[in-house]
Amino acid sequence: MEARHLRYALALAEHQHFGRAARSLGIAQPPLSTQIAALEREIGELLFDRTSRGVVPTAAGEAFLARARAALAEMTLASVDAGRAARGETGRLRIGFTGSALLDPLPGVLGRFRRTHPGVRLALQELDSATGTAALLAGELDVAVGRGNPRGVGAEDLLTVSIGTDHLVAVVSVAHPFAGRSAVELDQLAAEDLIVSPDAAASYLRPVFGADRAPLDGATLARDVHTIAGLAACCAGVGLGPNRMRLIARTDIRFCDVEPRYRLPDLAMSFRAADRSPVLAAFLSVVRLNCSDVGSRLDDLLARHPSVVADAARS
Amino acid sequence: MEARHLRYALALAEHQHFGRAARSLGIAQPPLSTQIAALEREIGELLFDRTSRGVVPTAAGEAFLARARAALAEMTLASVDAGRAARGETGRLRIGFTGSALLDPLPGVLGRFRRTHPGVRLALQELDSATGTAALLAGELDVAVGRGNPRGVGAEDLLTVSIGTDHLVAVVSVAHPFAGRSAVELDQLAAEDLIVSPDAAASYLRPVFGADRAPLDGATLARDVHTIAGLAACCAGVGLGPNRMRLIARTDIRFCDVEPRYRLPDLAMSFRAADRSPVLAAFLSVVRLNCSDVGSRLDDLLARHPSVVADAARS
DNA sequence: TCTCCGCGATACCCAGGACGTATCGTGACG
DNA sequence: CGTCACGATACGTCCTGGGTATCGCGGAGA
Repeated sequence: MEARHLRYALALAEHQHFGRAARSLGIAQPPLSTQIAALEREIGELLFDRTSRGVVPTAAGEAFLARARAALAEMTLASVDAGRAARGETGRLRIGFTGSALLDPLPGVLGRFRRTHPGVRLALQELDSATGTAALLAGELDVAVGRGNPRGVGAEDLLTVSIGTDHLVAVVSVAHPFAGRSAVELDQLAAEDLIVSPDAAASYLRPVFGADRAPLDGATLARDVHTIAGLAACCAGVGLGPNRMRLIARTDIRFCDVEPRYRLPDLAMSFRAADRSPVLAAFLSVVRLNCSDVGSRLDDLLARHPSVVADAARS
Repeated sequence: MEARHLRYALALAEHQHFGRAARSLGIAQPPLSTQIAALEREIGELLFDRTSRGVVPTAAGEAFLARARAALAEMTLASVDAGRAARGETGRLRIGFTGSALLDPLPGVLGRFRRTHPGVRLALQELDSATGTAALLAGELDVAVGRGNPRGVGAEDLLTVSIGTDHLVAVVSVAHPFAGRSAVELDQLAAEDLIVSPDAAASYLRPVFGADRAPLDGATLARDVHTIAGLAACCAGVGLGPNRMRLIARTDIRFCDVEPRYRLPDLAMSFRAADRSPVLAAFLSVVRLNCSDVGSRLDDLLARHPSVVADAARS
């Protein structure tokens, strides 16, 4: 059975007349007769009752026609869905991210992506940078947002773009002596109880205090920037984190720049270099539109998916 | 797009290899390549990523394949459903019946039909004989069970078979003087308050009392045999009805034959002579199996639907 | 009752395309 | 760097879907 048979049967049922149905199909009447006869022979049942002034579906015909309509609808949907999938409008995207990215680039990017690609299911997960990289390489994530470029075995299979720069700021309770000061000196911090993320304590904050390991080794650890801010509000110490932390709108805390200014590793978005998923491409093209400093590297990647880029830009 | 393209794409996705897929389809590899290429050209998207050691569906391909599977499933279901409909296994049957038919032939017939044809939706409706005939002619019913052959304009378009004979019996309260008697004389009844159905009072019971219209004109009317029996139990008079009324299992009533025995018009099942519905044929073939006295007329009708009869007999 | 008309079925021919065979281009792997 | 395996391309062939002409038949009207 071919789709042609379904189309012919539906046309015949609609016009109840071989001649008119054939004309509507752009063919002559005899071929339509033979095709319908062949279909009935294959099914093993008469689908139409022939009368002298036309044709009417039998009960078997009615049952067949209902399924035929559904089948043809599925076929056109197959084509439509393929196009949508190719433009990254449907599918799934699994994103792991470090908490501080939720403060700035992600709300804009994800909000825009959800609006322009409502058919894509987003699976979001807060992860520290190292876990995100591992999950990405294991194929459990499609995108990982972490601080700094991924390192370790397999990292060469990933592509990474910067989606935001930060420098170190301190957060304190309004009751703290630092509150009201626009900046504090680094050596003043060494004498305070510090609150930092495990990521920061283990890696990129190490160079800040030079040889003096005491401040970080004795620090209170909190994975999330909101927890750091909350602990600071509790007067548990001086919180240290990226300056996008300033977006936290608590009235019981104050922020101070740290002097000398210390630049943190960039917020970085990674994905598998071999990943040709159009959904990923669509997501990256939204990222490019929303983040000014991603550089031109994305353009080269997105050249592989012209329709995706055009689709994203249109929205 | 033809069904062939769907089958080819599914085979290719299954084997991830042009050569093996082609072999599984019983064709050579080059035609498969060209057909897939033609499909991709029509869709406007690449459905498969070609590598040097095989082939893997793209995101667009995955979306397409899901719909393709559904479309092919619909096509096979179209064939299956057509066969089922032709054998009367699916569809709808609207049956109007007079209440007393529910006592004897219908429970057996409908029970068997429901078991053998679970896919047929039955629409059942209690109707008096005249209304049933009218609804049948109006196309609102497929089968009407009434007492006596349909009469009136259009009745020649109907076919009718007898599905049961009855004679007149009386029903009385256990407290009534007739209770315990196996038979009562007709002229004894004339002196009693009678309870009869409107149908009976208006037509086929008229001849019973000859010129004396008083017993029927003054009778209590109740459409349903159970109501007649209930009223008799209330000592509201002597109920008259078909002897299949004896199947009513109330302990507060007794039945008596009426002497001389008066044969009532047969319980008759009617349907449109022009109705070629396989569901009707299936139903009638079950009727023939369940009712011994339908005569041979049904056989001629059912000869039009050999597969239906075979199907019903098998169960 | 006969004739005419309209509809679907059949007969026959033709052309497009689906398939087969042979061959080529190209990555992967030893 | 040679070989192998896989998909793409080229080309011939045959099947079949479609066109034209015609037939069979049932219904309507004279």
